[in-house]
Parts: sequence; structure tokens; C-alpha cells
Amino acid sequence: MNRVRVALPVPLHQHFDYLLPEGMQVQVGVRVRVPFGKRELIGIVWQLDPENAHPDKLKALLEVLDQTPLFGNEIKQLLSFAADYYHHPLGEVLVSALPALLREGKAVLAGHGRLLQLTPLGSSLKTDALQRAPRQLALWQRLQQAACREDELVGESPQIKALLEKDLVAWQAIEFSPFVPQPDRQTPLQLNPAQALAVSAINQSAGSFSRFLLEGVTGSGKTEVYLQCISPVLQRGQQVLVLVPEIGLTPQTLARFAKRFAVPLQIWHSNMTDQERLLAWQRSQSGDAAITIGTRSALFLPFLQLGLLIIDEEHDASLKQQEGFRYHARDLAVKRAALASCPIVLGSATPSLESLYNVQQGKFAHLPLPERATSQKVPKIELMDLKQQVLKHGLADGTLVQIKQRLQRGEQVMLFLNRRGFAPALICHECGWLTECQRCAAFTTFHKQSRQLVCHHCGASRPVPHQCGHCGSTQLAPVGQGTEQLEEQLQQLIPDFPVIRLDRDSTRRKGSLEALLEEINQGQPAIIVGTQMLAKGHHFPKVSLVVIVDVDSALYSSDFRASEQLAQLLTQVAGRAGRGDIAGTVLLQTHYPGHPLLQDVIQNGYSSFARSALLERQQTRLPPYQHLALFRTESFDSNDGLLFLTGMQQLIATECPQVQYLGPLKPPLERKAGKFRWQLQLFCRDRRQLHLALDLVLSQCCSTTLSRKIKWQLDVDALDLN
DNA sequence: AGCACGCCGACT
DNA sequence: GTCGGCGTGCTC
Repeated sequence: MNRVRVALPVPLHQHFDYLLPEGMQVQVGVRVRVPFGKRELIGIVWQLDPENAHPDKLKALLEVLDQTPLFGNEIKQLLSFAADYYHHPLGEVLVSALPALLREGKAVLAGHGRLLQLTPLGSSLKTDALQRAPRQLALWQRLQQAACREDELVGESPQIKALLEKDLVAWQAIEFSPFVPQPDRQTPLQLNPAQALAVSAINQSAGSFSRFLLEGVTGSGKTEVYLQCISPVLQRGQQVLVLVPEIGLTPQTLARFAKRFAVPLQIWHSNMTDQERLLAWQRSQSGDAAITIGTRSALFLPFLQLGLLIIDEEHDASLKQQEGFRYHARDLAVKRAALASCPIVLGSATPSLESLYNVQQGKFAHLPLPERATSQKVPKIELMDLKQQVLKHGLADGTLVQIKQRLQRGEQVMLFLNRRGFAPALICHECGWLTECQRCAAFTTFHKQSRQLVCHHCGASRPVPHQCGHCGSTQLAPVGQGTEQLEEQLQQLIPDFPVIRLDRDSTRRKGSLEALLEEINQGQPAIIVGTQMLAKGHHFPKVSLVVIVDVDSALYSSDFRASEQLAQLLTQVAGRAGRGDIAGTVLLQTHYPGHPLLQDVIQNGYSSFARSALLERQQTRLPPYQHLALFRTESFDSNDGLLFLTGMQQLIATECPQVQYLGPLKPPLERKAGKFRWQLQLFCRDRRQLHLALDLVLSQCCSTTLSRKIKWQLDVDALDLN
């Protein structure tokens, strides 16, 4: 063997081969330092003795950085598959999968962690020392009980540093090793028949690849099913990965799992430091971390022995990466489970149409949990017909009456409005001119508090002008309504109760989200106004009325997934309204109370809606009935993008008769941050045909000179057509 | 993506 | 006379 193929962190759709110098030993999966043009890079050995090695003279490897591979065949195959499927350069896929410190060449201390313990000086310290540093004192007291593993000290680095400097504590290296199974801390809850059926179905398939869709409304006891499926996996000494959509959900999920199981747990998300990520990566690899709860990129952790994969809230769009390597963690997770020969459970109260389709196709076993496990009342969804009503700040009289009623009964009320800021634009009262973003084809949102006009697409902001940019009039007035305005107006209409606003603006400062949630959970009657943020994961037991202020914009959206997302939102918030003994109500304000979608969800529930929505997707030939890939371009000269995509379109038209295309088209936002955008939509019933077409198009687009003037990207299984 | 080379405009 | 703008080419 004298040649090796190396995956390099460059955005190129190519392989790179190198000569292996005499006496140098490599295996697939080890890191190597290589010369690349005029620079040096760190790559991963991907293949030994490639058959079709590059014919020209090869350069030689400079250095081998690892004794043992960073990951085994399972991860290697997963990454190869992902690079092929998403038509993304392998080197960049690799970048998503490796902690930054490893990419930069930092040594992996094979299976080593660190233990923090008191030094002799630290042990003999008097209790009244450190009085002026309460957090250091607390850590010192903790270490007096027992030495602490590094992973148990997340977030305490300032205190650790201070104690290290005083020579009171010291690190000691310890070996990470596969966790030792422990009896569960709590006895499992009694299951209802549907839960019991689900648990036994999943547990029976242990050790082999099998797919389940666990469909259970909020309160149906989904988590207890997870826990009882996890328990036997841990008893066998295998690891469990739980993917959750948002960072915000990881700590609370972790707490629930830690109560039940006495084995090492860890979390994984994008807000961790490089050090923390390296540690988590090593704990996965060594088999130390029994349960990992993480966001989408946790999927690439190199577990020693994965025994079960759970995707919670599998319908959630944040499982799909929206830039660069645009993978869908749910779909890749299925591949990973196949490679690991273990069961995978997708859980949701409102499954995606894709997953329901997979159930229809027989690929997934359906495990419905129809009942509420607790005695809690089923919430009502009611319609508020807005037609011919006098609206007060976008709210019908009937809505206001209900809000006041609930407040007077000492309950909380929540209003959803998916538009932050005060108003979507300012209008000139004299000539009709609207405030626009300079760099985007969009209006700028008026933020009253900060007195700024902000573009929600590019982030640019500028002070509110005093005069109309067209006629010079000073008569500028807000048009439309955002959360900031709704908050202000509700406070005027209902001055006796506090209004709490929860959106990206009110939670920008670190800790402010926690503070607002804390205020809400005090349970005093209050009005909560917020965006989509409110719908995700947080539980508000005192909220008995949820008002969706503007349903209509989702009913008549150009986005083909808008109705699915609306139905999911309604069902999710209905599940969260009125926990405990208070009966919950969801109130939908609409001009179209007879709309079939609304009627279907309200009368027959989400499953019924999903059935008709799938039928509609079939008739309109949209996913999941057709596979979709989207080519997007951005360029300073609009013509460049158009020309580029026209070339692609012609290639498809002549070479790939089975692939249907639409475009080049202007996306809904045709100019963003000064760049003009175009898209080409590709559809095909047969996924293999579509992927052949993408291979062809891709080989073409790398060779055209236009491709460097413009920015282009390919989005396989795009979630939206924006 | 980086990093070179290369060819034209305003500066110490 | 050079410093530096970004067009174009290449990376095993």
C-alpha cells in the first residue's frame, strides 16, 4: 500500500490522494497533516489504496496525528452517505461532524478525562476561608464530599480557575471507560394499554434495525415510553441518543432522565465551548456517556455502542440545518440506526407528513398513544369569526371578553402573533410611501422602543426618519401590528393585569428568557404575548386561554408547508393550554371560519387533517410524493444568477427527461442583503433519477466560469421554497 | 474556501 | 516608480 485518499476540509467536490511515505503507518479514520497547494491542512484518511487514484504526481503525507482512528466504520459510512445524499463536499460534511479542537489537530487523549480533587492544602482549609467567594466556597464544599469529574463541573470554570490558582484543587487524569449498568433510581410508572404496547414493540426489536413512529398528544405519556425503552438498553450496557429540536429543551429533558437513571448522562448543543464539546465527544467514543441528549449535530457523535435512537418532536423544522451542509437530522438518524442495527423511535404529537407517509408505506411501525395518561381535561379549540366585526387593535370584542374573564378568574392568557416589532412598516400618510430596506426587497419593521427601523431579513437597522423619503411629509404612521404593539395596546385596554412579552427582542439579553419564564410561572394572572417561541417546549400550567391572533396569513400562504405547520401549532398549543384542573381553550381569530383545514383540525383532530393534507400533496405532486431539490443562487448582478440557473435548467431538460423542473424563478424575497436571488426547483418521483440529475448538474456547475461570480447552493429535500 | 498570480489606477 | 484593487486559476 502506498497511496491514501484523504478527506480535506475544503468545499470542493473532489477527492485528494497522497503518497504514504516509507515507514509511515495509517488506518482509515486517522488524522493526517498534508500539503495542499501552498498551505498545510489536517484531513482524515478515508480510503487505503484507492483504485482510481489521481494519475498525476502525488504529494506525500507529512504526519500522522492519531494512533487509532477517530471513528469507526459506522460514522464513516454515515458521513459518506450524507455527502452523497446531500451532494455536499465530504470535507465540509466532516467539519460538521468533528469538534473544532480535533479539526485543528488537538490530540485526543485516548479515553482520558479529568477528575478535580482537593490538594492537601485544600483539604486542610478552614471552613471560614473563602467567605467572600460564595461560589468558590460551594465548589470547595462539594469537593470535600467527593472528587468531581470534569463533566459534572460544566459552567464552573471561573471558580475552578480561582481554586487552582490558590493551589487548593488539582486535576487528576482518569480513564473514561464504558459505563457500568446501574439499577434505575425510580420504579417505572404504570403504563396504560397503548403505552405498554409501544414499549413492548420497541423493546422486542432490540438489537436490530427497526423504525417506529410514536404518535402521542401532549400528556399522553410519550416520555415515560422513552424511559421504559431506554432502561433495558442501558441494562445491556448500550448507549442511547435522544435528539431534541432546541437548546432550550436539553436541560429540562436531562433533569427528567437523570431522576430515573443512575448512569452518566450528557448534553450536546451548539452553545457549548470547544472544550466541552471535545469532552462530550470523547465520552461518547469511550462508551462513558450512557445517554446523550442533544440537538441535531449530536447525530454524528462516535458512540462506542449505540443501542437506541430517539428523535423527539420529529416534525420540528429545526432538525434540518438551514445553511451550508443542509442535512435533516431525522432522516440521517434513520440511516444511522440502520448502520448501528438498533431501533429508532420518532416521537411527536403532530408527526410530519413525511413520517406519516412512511407509516403508510410500511416503512415505520405506527405506535399511537391516543389517551391522555393524566386525568387532565381535553382542551377546546374555538373559532372567533372576524368578519364584519369592529376590531380593537386586531382583537374582536368576543376575544377581549374571554381574555378578561380568564384574568378575573385568576388565570393566565397567552396571545400568539408571529410578527415581532411594533409594526411591519411605516407608511407616509400623504403619498403612501413605505419604509423599505436599502439592501433587501422588503419593508423595514418599526421598533418603537429602540426607535429603529429594522430589516428582519438582513438585520440592518437605522433610526426612524422624521420625513417621508418620497414627498418629505412628516406624517409617518405604523401599518400592521407586531408583538411590541400588541403588548402596548393590551396594557392600555386591560391596565389591571401585567402584560409579558416573549419574543427575540425581549429575550435578547442572556438570562432574560429565564427571568420572564420565572415571572410567568409565579402563576399570577397575566397576559403573555409572544411569537412562535412560546410554542416550543415550555409549559405554562396557569394558562387557560390561548389566542392565535392571525390565523389567516398561514391559511393563504405561498409556502406549501404552511398549513401543516399551522395544524401542528394549533395541536401543540392546544395540548399545552390548561394543564391540571383548569379546562383550556384555544381561540382562533379568522375571517374564514368555514375553511376546511380549520374545520378538519377542530372537529377531527390532527390525524384527520394529516390524511387530507397527504391527499392534497399527492394531487399537487409535492413531497413526500415527489422528491424535491432546490438550487439557489445569490449574485450582485441579477442576470448572472438567472444565466447560471438557465444553463442548469437546459441541461436537465435535455438530459433528464424524468426530472420535472420549475424555474428559474424569483423566490418570495428576491433581493437579500444587496444580492439578487434565483431558484430552480427540481422534482422527481424516483429519488435515484433525481440524484443522477443532481450529479450531472453539479459536475457542470463546478466547471462553469459563472459559478465563481455567484454564490450557489443545493438544498436536497428543501423544507420551503423561499 | 484560501492563496497565488496578474494586470490596471491613485499614492508616499 | 510602488501599493493594492479584485478577476481568474488551482489545490492530489
